[in-house]
Amino acid sequence: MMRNTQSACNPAHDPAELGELEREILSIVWRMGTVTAEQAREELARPLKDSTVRTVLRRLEEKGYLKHSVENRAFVYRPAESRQRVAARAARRIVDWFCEGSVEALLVGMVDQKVLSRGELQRLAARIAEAQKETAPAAKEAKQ
Amino acid sequence: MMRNTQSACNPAHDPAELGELEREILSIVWRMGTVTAEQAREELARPLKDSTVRTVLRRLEEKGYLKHSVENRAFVYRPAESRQRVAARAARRIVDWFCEGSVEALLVGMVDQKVLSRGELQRLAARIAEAQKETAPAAKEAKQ
DNA sequence: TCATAGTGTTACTATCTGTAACACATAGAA
DNA sequence: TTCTATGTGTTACAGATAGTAACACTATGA
Repeated sequence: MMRNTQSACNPAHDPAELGELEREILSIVWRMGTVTAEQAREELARPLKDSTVRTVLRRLEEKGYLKHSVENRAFVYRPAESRQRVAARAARRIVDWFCEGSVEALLVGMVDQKVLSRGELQRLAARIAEAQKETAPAAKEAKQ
Repeated sequence: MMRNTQSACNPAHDPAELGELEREILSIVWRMGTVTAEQAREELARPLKDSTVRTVLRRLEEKGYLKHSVENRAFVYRPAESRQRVAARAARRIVDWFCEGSVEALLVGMVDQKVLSRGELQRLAARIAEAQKETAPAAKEAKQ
């Protein structure tokens, strides 16, 4: 009954479809930059079996969040995408699903729900706009 | 194995945990304001059995997204929460999960990923800040 | 040559979601 | 009053995830 439209082959993987442990481990990878299964296991609060952690890492890679290289026999995982990229995609989905595509509606809702204050929003917007001049003076697209 | 920390009794239900059909139907309720199972069924693109729609409506109510009243024998469902409220909570979760709690990181990501442009963000921020003067101090001009 | 550390494979279970059948109740028609 | 339509309550089942892990296999360094 296909829970998500983006089936296995679809590269537009969906961060909301991550389980708690998966998110936890993904966060660890983002935080550490690179990790082996063993290192990730040590970072976890709960004591989990090595194979459990490896399974989750593998699944995260299958889902496109991680990639790995082999460093003297051991798998070293690292993010395939930045957390911000993933977050932005998740936000986009929310906008589409719950805000009829209006980003403004989301921002308004966030202000109303005090996820951020009006002033804060303005300051951030100003700062982000400012960043443009630094990264892309005359240009338009800076990074990917 | 508890997929979400917020188990059944927790009122902080999680919008990401909705299935596609559930989201679809929830959207219908938000759009229509109030619906009976039959009306919702008619709104759907796919032809689904009455009992299917009723099941989903009931589940949405169990999850806290809807509530219902009985209007001459028939259940009339309506939103228990505004879409913006739900969207804001979903956004908050994203910030917590993928942005280490930094709303700024989310906004930056959204700009980078072109979910919205820098200029747009600034305009929206300005407009939202503006709205404050209307609602809080002495209300004045109107503009939806 | 072994033990150790790591990988590959397979599996089981609970839960969620889509989907629906079937039984029961009741208001209004006949 | 009895029948019928409409709506509800209950139950169920199957596919997909996600959490959790055991076990078998391999290669490397002591």
